[in-house]
Amino acid sequence: MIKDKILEKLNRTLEQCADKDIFQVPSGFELQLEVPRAEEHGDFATNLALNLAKPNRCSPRDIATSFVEQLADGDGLFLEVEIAGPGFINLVISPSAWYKVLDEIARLQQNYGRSELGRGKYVQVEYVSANPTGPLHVGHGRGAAVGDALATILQATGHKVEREYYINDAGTQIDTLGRSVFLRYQQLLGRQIEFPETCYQGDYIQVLAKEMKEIHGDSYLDSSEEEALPVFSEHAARRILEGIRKDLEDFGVHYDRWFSENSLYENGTVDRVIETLKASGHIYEKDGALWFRSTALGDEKDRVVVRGNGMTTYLASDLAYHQDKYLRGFDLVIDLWGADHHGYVERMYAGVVALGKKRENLKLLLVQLVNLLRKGKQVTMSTRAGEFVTLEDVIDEVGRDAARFIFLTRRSDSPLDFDLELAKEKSADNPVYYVQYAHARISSIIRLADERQLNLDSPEKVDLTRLSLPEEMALIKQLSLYPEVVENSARFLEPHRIPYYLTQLASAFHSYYKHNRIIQDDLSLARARYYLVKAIRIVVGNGLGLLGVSAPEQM
RNA sequence: GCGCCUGUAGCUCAGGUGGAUAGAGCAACGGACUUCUAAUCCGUAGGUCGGGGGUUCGAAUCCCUCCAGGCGUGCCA
Repeated sequence: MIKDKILEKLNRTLEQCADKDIFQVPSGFELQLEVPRAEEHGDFATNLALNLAKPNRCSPRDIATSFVEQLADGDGLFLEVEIAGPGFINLVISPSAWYKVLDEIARLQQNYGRSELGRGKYVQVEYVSANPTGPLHVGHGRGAAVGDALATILQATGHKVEREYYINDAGTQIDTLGRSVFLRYQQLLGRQIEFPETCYQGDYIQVLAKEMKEIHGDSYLDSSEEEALPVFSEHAARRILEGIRKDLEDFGVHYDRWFSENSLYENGTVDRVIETLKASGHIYEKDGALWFRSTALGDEKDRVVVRGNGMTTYLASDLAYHQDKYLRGFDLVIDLWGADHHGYVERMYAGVVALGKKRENLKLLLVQLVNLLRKGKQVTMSTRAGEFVTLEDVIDEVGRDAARFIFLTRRSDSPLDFDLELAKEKSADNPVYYVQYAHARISSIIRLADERQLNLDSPEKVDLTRLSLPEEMALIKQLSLYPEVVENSARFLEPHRIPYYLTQLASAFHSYYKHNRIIQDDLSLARARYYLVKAIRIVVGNGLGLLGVSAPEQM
């Protein structure tokens, strides 16, 4: 990478300056190198002189001048070195160095953009984890897209990643589910029963009740809840979970492991973790309940883990669950939660610390709400009344690629407007097609070149100096940025940087394409442009791959 | 009340953890296909980065404060 090369040179020069006592470099000083916004400020700029001025008590420009004098550029990487403004050192990189970016892309292909950033790090990403009490809705879709992309990005940067879905198959919501189906079942068999508001209202409950009727006839009609509930709950949860798995499959989201909350109770993990925390003084008894002393670890109040009636709370199994995660050896555990859980965040961090891990070993990401729109108008959704647009509906209507891409265009902690009509539109308004179209167009060029047997694809004959237009240099520079975008996306756990980058790259390509012909009589020029355009296709394809969006060859 | 998040162009949002003159897309207006896909391109316009103070060579970015909005604040899940 060009940036690494520059950094190496600059750092060496810095050491030299310090050795020769030209100026002082404080220990731990970190050199900053950035791509300036304004073109006239060069390809790269460093503010090192500005930062070193104070400790040396002299002007930034003096530092910059002596630094530049020491800067040796044996292999001609720099075309120009300039001191500007208050003391920035601006660097212009020679075209020959830029051309090597294209060679690198051609050599690495699908591996261009992959890195070793996370080598040796074992990361778990847990996402969606919706309760098996109803079908997935749009909000879950966002969590699925973000979690899946994040996991892929982490893999691409060398992390070892496991994807997991936590099934909340214990607790009162499962009883409620069973009761809901049981009541509908009884109604179906002619009983006049009032259906309480606290039960699940959706049509899918009716469907499940019908299934129970088909399987068991009326044999549970006169059963007590005690007798019926386990059977009804088990069937309902299993069927709903099957649906969830199928929806996620259809969305292109796969898991390495489906983890049952219930198993934590069955194998005694929950009890064990409570005992452990009691022994370490993190859990105490008060008013007949067991409390987790989370205030000692930054939470605003202590939290109950076992209620006075002996029932455990959600937190109890979550503590057990996270202990289990760390026992499996993860260095970093990432949980994606719906934004409505945000009051829960601090106690979870506290829990992880109480379990003997560091706060940094856990990263809780909140995925904000999805505002579903149709032609700019809000689509009403009410969970209570059981009216919501399911993920399945959305995928059926707008397609997998559009849905995934749109879910990933915003940072996940800000609310997202999702317009169904816009998502279907095949125009520039719709960033998915805009990016995919760039890939398809290049593919089309490649097809045409093949058909005409122009033999443009012969790297050994390529004369890259033919790429001399400003747009061409700009495209190459943009391509060179891609690995860094992926790295930052992984470092900050922000997948939205990828779609943003891809949209910009696609934009630059479309403009270039419109104004310049790739295939043409000047074969030497054609070969060079073909080489460039192929590199663009690789990067677009790789980027879309990270998002789980297809890269079509034709549209 | 307390806690967390958000506030950038008419709308939806970027802004690479402090850099130089603030960035896209949409909407608006005006243009461009007999040549590799018009699902495209080109141009015009649009701003007190919520207000105020501070930190420093330098702030949309960090700190304080105020204003506005959202969410949370169960022995619920």
